[in-house]
Amino acid sequence: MPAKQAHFDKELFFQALGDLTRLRLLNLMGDEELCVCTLVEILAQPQPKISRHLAYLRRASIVEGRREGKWMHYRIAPPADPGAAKLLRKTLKWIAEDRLMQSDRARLAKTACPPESLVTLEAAPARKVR
Amino acid sequence: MPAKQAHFDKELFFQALGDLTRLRLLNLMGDEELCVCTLVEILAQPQPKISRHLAYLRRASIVEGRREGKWMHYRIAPPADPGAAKLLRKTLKWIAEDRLMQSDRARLAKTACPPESLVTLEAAPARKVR
DNA sequence: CCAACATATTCGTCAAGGCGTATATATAAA
DNA sequence: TTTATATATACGCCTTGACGAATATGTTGG
Repeated sequence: MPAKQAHFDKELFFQALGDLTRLRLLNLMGDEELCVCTLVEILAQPQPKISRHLAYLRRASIVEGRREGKWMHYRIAPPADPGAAKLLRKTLKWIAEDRLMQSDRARLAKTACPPESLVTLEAAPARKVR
Repeated sequence: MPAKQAHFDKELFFQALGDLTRLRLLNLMGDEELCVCTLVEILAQPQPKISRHLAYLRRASIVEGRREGKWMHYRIAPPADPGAAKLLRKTLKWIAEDRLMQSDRARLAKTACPPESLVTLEAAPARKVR
């Protein structure tokens, strides 16, 4: 029989989703890797607060970070457990219907990426085009 | 335009799922309405603890109770929000893969329902046959 | 090395919530 | 009405976690 697979902590998983700020962060990171400074700007919340929630999501293995110079980029990390991965995808689709989530995304689309990417290229962290 | 639909509290929803005891209760109630005394017996945990978790799930509108004489029967209440209802179904399917959840179900199948339903009919609350 | 910037962590405070224990409430039976 | 049974709630204790504020860490450029 296959090796006993590592137990996936479902409590931790759902607890991680049980906070509005974290849901907003996940919603923003749904499509693309994002820099902390971008998340701080879009959500208009104190940087330590954002970093703390990102740390929480990291502990729950829902996001992963990547350092690029001074900047940290975070992206969603599909859980090893297939059921959890599927549920996370469904969750992201679900919350994307929310008014607040949509306005967050709209603000993200307007900020930094399309128009000013050239202007602020040396000063701001790059964002991949979709 | 349609009336602004009542805001579904996603934080509360996920927080309700962020506890192992509550997940076990939902797993057991997945198919059938169950009596509190059955849940207490299957999970082998103090009755006040079970009642408190059921109250939490009730506050989160995930279960609903029905009194029948001395006994309270609880069942899963599909959330009004369609996305939440779908996600809850997926969650139940997911957790059903878990070892612990399966053994809970196995114990439920062996207890009360099939063999002793006649013997304990006057003393124990009835359970619908699937 | 030092200054500036981006991010992470720590600290103190507070509220939410989990637990065991005890008790209250509700219903039925005697 | 008293008693027993089923369930719910209250209480005290403790842990987790959310927050703002301050500070620490890491990286780059001068």
